[in-house]
Amino acid sequence: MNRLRPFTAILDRLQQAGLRPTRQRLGLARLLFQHGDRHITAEQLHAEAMAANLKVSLATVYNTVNQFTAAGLLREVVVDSGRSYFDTNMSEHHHFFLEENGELHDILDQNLLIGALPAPPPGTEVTRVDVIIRVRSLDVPEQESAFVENQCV
Amino acid sequence: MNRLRPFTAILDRLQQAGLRPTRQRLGLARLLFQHGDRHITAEQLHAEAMAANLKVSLATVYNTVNQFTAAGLLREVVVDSGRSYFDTNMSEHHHFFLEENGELHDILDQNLLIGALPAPPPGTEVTRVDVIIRVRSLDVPEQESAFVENQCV
DNA sequence: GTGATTGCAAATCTTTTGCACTAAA
DNA sequence: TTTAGTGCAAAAGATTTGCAATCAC
Repeated sequence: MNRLRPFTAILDRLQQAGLRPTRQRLGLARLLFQHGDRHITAEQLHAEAMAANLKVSLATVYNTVNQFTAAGLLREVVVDSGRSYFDTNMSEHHHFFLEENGELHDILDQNLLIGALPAPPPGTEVTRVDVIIRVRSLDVPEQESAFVENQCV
Repeated sequence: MNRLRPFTAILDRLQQAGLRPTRQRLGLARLLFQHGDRHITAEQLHAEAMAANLKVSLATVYNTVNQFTAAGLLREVVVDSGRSYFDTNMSEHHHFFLEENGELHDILDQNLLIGALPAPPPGTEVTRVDVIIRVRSLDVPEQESAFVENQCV
């Protein structure tokens, strides 16, 4: 029910969140939610909007992703200081971060098992657990020309 | 062996890394490593340096923490977009992030169990696994709900 | 019409960089 | 002396904000 959310559902959720379904918000929502799970920065979303002939300013893109995040439509993922990613997948999951190109990929729940969480400090409650697995390409030899073969899952 | 690293060891490690042990670097290293594990931003470190009468510019603090990180003396922890924390604890460990005040706290290894890691995407290798447990104050000033039990994800 | 939203530019904030000066080797 | 390191100010990015114009209701 989370995939390919119908357009009307987006409209409803905007209205539910008290956000007027303006041309800009609807257009950005379409870009974000129409094609499945995405990990995107505000800059990237703005570029897509321009390419799609959606007239929207960068400031409005920033405001919009922040509003969507506050409304529970998006989730901010922090992996890189100085850049924010927004994730359209609101289910509980974790990420691979490809250091070379800055890509984020979802980790399927079944593949990451956290056995036990420590108790949070007294007087606090857990709001979220983020696991980031940082990876880099094997084909970039650092020092020695260690001949590395590709591996498969 | 990692705690309270003697001053001479820092000097040695700077020299090993090809970093001249200047007044600024030695002073910053003293602030960072003399009092055990720390999680600090460049701004905070600069403020401490000023308070300790160590004359050093903010630019030099930034350069220094970056050089220390490259040299393996510090580790950068990304929890907050737009701010970098530097951790003096180089052993493998994870963090609580207190959302209200921006504090980072180490999680003892024994308290966080990761059962299984997924295989990294083909052609990549894992460089690091970061687990951030975000917590917030139980804003209800009631003294109920003393300790939360361990949970699974 | 009225209040929310947008766009633009300017402002902020963190971090990096260029360059003349200083200090370590 | 020679080269690395420092400080300052300016630059660079990412993001936010003030305010007049515009749009949704």
